[in-house]
Amino acid sequence: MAKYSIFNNIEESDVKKMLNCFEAKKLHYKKDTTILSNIANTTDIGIIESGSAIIIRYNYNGTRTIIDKLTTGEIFGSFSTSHSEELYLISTEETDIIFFNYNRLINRCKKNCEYHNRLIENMLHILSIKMKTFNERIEVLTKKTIREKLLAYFNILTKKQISKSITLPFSLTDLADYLSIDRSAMMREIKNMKEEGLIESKGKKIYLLY
Amino acid sequence: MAKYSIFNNIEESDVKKMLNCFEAKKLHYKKDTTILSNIANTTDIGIIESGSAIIIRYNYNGTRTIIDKLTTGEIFGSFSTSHSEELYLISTEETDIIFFNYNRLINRCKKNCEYHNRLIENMLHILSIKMKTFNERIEVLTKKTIREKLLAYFNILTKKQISKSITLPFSLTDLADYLSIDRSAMMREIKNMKEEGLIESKGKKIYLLY
DNA sequence: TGATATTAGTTGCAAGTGCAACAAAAAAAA
DNA sequence: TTTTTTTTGTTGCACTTGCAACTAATATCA
Repeated sequence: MAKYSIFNNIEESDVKKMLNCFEAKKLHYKKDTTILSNIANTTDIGIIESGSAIIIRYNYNGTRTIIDKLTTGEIFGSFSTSHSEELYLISTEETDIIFFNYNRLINRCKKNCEYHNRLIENMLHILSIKMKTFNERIEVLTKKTIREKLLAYFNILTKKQISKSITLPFSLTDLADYLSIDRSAMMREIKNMKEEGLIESKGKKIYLLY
Repeated sequence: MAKYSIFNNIEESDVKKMLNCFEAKKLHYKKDTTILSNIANTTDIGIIESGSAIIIRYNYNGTRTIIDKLTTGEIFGSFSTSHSEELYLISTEETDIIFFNYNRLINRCKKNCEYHNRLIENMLHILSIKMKTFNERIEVLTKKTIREKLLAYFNILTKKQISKSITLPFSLTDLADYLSIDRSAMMREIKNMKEEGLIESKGKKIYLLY
């Protein structure tokens, strides 16, 4: 899904020229590093070249919410956040990120490189994929009960992993933060679903029986 | 916010040529008309030229959820939905919509019109604004209590309407469907907030006192 | 205009969820 | 390896929320 690169259909030699033209910087981060502490304030666009990261909000009661999980090929920028809250971008493993300037990207450089068009089209494509994942997120979050949230989320995963046997991309602790529900209540509900024969599970491995 | 048009910086005469080139159709809908019954299946891009519409999901228990509210200048398409659920687009007043073909838009027509670039840039801009509103939506939905959801939503509105006195763009019934909470529970919470002196309200008019 | 439909506002009660506080298992670090 | 940290799994209890079933107040339509 995120296999579509922003440099799709652009020659490697041109990619290097462009990175120069956009004043792109490639940076490396260790696991659990705060990459950005206020995403809304960045004027850069970032692309995860390898690794993964999460966008999180710290709630005043000490809990946190995982707003988004980004993996290889995915994009982030000021559009990844609303105006009203401070969100953090944190690596979840060893991660390489390419940053480049948003305005340069949008307003075209003076040279008006022919590959620039292609880049913008690629970005459009990546953004529309991102929109779809946002819609999936909203679909899950708008479910009212914990069980419905879990089933909706498992459903999306089965479609992506094309199997009734799925592996969560999160720890269960993180899953609760992602679904914005209490972890212990979620564990209780998973237990109920197992007892009712809806699913089988062991840690991050879930098997859907319906 | 949605004042930015997809035809920004394009001459009106060119707009007409483009609409032709994209096989664009302009359609008019009366209030409460189902414009699309499965948004995921459309290959068109739609722009609300005037009026407004909502994207909704019917839940199996007879309730419905308002997934998104679209007003003048806003865009929708297959990216407005996830793969897994059937969503409906319904006008909420007299509405004009311009539809055009997504592939034509992305892959460029053979003529390679110079205004085509401008159009794609405009679309990128509109999409990134849309992403922001999606993030706001997620911000609200990830709040755990009804009160927190209401306050987060009111907060976003005060920023948009630049005032502590806000008017909801929804009926209270629709607001509950948008926040994905029970209407009567929401009314109860609004009442509590009034009694605690947090807000004043009468119907869709809300004054924030904090 | 009066009749009809929709929205707003209220309440009791049952069910679901969050919170706190654990123990056990697994993973990571020393 | 052993030690330390993190994650998983469990439960009682209080509180929040959803549901159902109303009435009152507005809108809408004939």
